[in-house]
Amino acid sequence: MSNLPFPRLNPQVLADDGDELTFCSTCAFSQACLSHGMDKSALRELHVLVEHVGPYHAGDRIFAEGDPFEAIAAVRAGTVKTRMIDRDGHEHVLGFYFPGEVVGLSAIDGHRYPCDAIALDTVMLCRFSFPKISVLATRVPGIQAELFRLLSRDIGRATQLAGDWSSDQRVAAFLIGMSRRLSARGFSATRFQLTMARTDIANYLRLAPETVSRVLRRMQNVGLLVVDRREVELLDLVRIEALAAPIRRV
Amino acid sequence: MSNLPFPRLNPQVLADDGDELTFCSTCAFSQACLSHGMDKSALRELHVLVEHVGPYHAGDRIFAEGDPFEAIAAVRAGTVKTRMIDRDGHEHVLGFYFPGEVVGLSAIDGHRYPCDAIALDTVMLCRFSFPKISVLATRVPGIQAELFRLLSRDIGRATQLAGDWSSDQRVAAFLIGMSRRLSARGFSATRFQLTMARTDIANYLRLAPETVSRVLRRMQNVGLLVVDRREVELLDLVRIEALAAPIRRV
DNA sequence: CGAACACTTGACAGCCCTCAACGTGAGTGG
DNA sequence: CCACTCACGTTGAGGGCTGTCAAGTGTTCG
Repeated sequence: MSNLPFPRLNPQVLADDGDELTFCSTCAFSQACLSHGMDKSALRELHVLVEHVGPYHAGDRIFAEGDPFEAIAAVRAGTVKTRMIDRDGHEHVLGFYFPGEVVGLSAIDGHRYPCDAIALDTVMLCRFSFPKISVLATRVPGIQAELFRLLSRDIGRATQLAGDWSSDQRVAAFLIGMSRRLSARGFSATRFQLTMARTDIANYLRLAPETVSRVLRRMQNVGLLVVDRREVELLDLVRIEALAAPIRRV
Repeated sequence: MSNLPFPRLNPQVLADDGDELTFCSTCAFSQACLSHGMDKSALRELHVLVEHVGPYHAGDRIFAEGDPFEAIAAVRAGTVKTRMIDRDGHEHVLGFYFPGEVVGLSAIDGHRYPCDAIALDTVMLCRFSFPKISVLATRVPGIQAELFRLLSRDIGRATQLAGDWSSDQRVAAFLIGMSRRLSARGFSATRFQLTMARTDIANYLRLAPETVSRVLRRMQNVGLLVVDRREVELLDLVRIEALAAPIRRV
């Protein structure tokens, strides 16, 4: 069931594990709700809107390129990658999404998903019908503002990736990005698991898998980090950030 | 006056050249207004919101990186480029904006413009205060939907650029993109002016200016197009589209 | 235990960048 | 009207980075 197309999925609704007022603390919208002092009725409306779906397992397709766009989803657990397959059969990874981040926003224009979304491990989602959350956004300015912000941020991310950077810079920026996003959610900033394959990283950074291997090896040799299979420890965050700096702060 | 930072600009308000009900036909929002059967009072509100600013002249800076974000702007005439200067002094061109297109959306997240906006020729703008249009969007669903759509489209554009494509593919996709965007506004699809310098095209496509020159020359030699300085005529749209296809339709 | 897969390492080649020189058209001032 | 300047664009030669191809290693799973 869990590899049916996401929009048509007859959702496997999970037991509700958040009460109406605290809502999911990992949700991308929680900050908007709390910081804007959203009133209880608005919060309740948002809470009614959400469907908890999952679990998806590694390799499951959450939605497919070409599916009609109906919903966006906040990741509650696990990692999601979005990717396109071009007509030459090459995979282009567009992004990785960690808990608290929202996937599917690029489908608004065109009314169809422009890419596949694939679970990299066990994934739980909060699904929001886009027509419904749009209507809610007209009544709750905090929701609208958060949607605008999330969309705008994705433009910035895609733009960073588009620059012509060296392989060292790309890998460094990728590691710093993961470090910051994970630490923002309470995980360690210096030691974490790469939940994606080398090939996924390579297709995301527009490098060959061999190049990713070589760069990581080189960084380990000069003492920047230690990498063992999919486990990474960043030893010299300052120098890695310096490498990534032209990308992350252009 | 016209090279003052855009958000702080004391706008040189132009004579209003559209009546309230037809509004600017070149405006990015006109389609949203008309197709959604926006009522007259809503249209009047949008019309009151807009400030016609300009003209800016070639090289003028419309807004600067780091300026506080206050407004988005629809291009009414001319061409705008957005760009960043990295710490090594290299320019990264993020996008070109033609009449009817909206610039400034990527500044929503962060509340500051992440890039400069530069006029490439004589530019006229419709400026919309973002806080005000956000409020209006809560009352007029068509406006909200149009903003969502524009934001989402920019993600798609940035994503296309991020792929690892050959120089031929990049230049072909650039030409096809210009052709489609200009023809959608009523201009010729096969013969148009490149309003930007070779260096701008190169910095946009992440190529060296010399490479852009060589690719255009090669395309002319095989009969795909004719290029003379900044004037281009596309002779074989089908084959150019075939080159660009992996990018434009991944 | 064997097979499939992910990852690593090495050799080589190709694409594109860099550096350099030259050509050309627009604007300026005499 | 002409010479000059300068930015822009083109063309050529050479080199570096990264992709491609190939083989080898280690791990997981049936």
